[in-house]
Amino acid sequence: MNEYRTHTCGELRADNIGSTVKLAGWIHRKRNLGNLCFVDLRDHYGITQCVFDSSSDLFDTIQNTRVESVIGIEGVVVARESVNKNMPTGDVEIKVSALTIYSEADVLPIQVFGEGNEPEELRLKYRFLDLRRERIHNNIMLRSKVIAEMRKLMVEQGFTEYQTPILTASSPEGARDFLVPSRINPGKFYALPQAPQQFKQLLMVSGFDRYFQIAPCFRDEDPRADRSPGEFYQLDMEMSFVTQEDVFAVMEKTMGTIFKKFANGKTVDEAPFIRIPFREAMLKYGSDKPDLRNPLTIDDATDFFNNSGFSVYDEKAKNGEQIRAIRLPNAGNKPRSFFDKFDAFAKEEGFGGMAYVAFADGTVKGIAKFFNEEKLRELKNKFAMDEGDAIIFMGGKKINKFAGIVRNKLGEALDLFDKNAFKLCWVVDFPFYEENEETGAIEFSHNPFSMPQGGLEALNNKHPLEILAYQYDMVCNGVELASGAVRNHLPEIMYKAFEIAGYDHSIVDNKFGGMINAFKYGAPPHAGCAPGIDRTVMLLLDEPIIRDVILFPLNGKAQDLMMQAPNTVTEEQLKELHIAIDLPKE
RNA sequence: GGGGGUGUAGUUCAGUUGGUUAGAACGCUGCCCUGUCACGGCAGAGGUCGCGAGUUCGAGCCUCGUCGCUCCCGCCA
Repeated sequence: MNEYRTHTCGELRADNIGSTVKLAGWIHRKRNLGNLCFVDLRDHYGITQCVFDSSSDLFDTIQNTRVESVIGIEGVVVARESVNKNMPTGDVEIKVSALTIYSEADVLPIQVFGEGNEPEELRLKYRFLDLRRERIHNNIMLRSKVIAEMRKLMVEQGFTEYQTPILTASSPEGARDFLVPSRINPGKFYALPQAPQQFKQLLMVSGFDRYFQIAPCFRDEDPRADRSPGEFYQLDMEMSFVTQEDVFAVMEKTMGTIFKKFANGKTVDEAPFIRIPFREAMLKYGSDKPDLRNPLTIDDATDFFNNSGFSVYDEKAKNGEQIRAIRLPNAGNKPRSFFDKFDAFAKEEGFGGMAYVAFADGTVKGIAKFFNEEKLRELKNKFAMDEGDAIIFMGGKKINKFAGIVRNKLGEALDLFDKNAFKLCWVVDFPFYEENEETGAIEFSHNPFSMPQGGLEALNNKHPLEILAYQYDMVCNGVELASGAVRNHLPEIMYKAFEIAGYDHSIVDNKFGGMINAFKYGAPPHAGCAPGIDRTVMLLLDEPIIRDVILFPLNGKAQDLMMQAPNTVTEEQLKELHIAIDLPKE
């Protein structure tokens, strides 16, 4: 190959026996038997065993060179006396005749060999070592393959990648911006894009038709296990002269292929993925990101509790509270403690309790004793109950979300999740507006730039809370993978939409002038979507922590412990920017 | 901003109702070992028990405060 190596450490096989080779890499492990020293030499491609003999004058040197030092060796490939079937290069080893130490390693703060369950703080501080470890190294490699495949799939479907600005304007909606001071414009700030949203729409106005970008996005919000602090990447896409279904078709092809290609044995839903209207998702799954690996669904049981005999829930229903039911197939013989545990959970969460009915061994348990025979028949019919089944009831205000949590807990407790599947769906028909709980005001529920279903007519004639948006999320196994919308490209509708939310013309022009102005000069109908790349990789790898699929993530306080960012800057730098630091006392 | 968890050797952890010199494994140092592959064996170094105060004859352990980390809620598509 070159003067450093003729082969990589993952390459040599029995066919190479007899040839003289040069390898270079890190000392992964050493096994010193006194007169014989085995060295596992590791590089990006794999591990090859090298043997040093005590008769060689290299023996002392290798003995004294610490693990994770970088060395180069030369020697003859020989057959092993004892083959190691667990490694691809396990048939051979190198009988070393020359050794070069390129870089000696100090005593390590974290071991590269092994599981690596040190605190994340330490792993991030020594991320360069952490990244040498097989698991993280492979995670990053898969991420790269996923991105390469995404590019290929998008290009194949007629999309072109464009770069949009990183230094841009602060947008008043959504998350907090990261700000960058401008030296040339004292007192003014750029913002890092929360997403290339406005630029990709402007690209449509400019006639580029099909855009995509592996786009960095920046949001100054607190992280979570599945939410990377500070920055993350999206497969951002937008297309002109299309409906929602056209976007779905492209994304189903792209994401469907990605999941199938990298699913690692798990099953993947075939396109088209099922569409679930938002309201149905909230009722049936208690979430706008339903985990369809869980077969349990939630029913509305409010009507059932009308003079049912069970006065607690009859009262709740009468008082305008909602009652939800979850049918549990074949759970009728669960012990009372099983149901009591959920009852206690509901009480804990402020929902009063959870009642149940269980049919088992010809008897019926739970609150069934309050029902007469007719009501019991109605129960069986309405909720499709059979002998051996159970059903659990809960009620209260804002019950949907709670029912969703219970659905997940029940699914876990009954071990119903199909752990070997990627279940993909679209949640569609998000409401355009929602009511502010405290003030009662009408507000945009998500993106104000999406197209209301029914257009201007709907805005003029429908009750705002009845209006739906052409807005959609792609959901996989309970994770919101992507969201997108058919955009509102008509200024007239935009002004009206904002008016309903309490913004007059001048405010809209002032805040969103850039985009609205462009729409006045011929804007095509357009729509788009943006799947999160970090989350996709996380799902594919079954990694619970998003930071483990990112090379150099910030920690929970948005700090880079290795590079020491953020950090203070010099007086001169601040002066040049006309910035004074005014920290709170304490 | 709020709630939960956690902090003991370089690392992962154990540490009994408060009781003598705080332990183990991995790592590190030295010695022995020619077929190992998580090599093995012997010996050794390594600790202000996060920090501060308090209770006590006596605190790693109890109390209060404080700091760090982490997970969740808020926030965030």
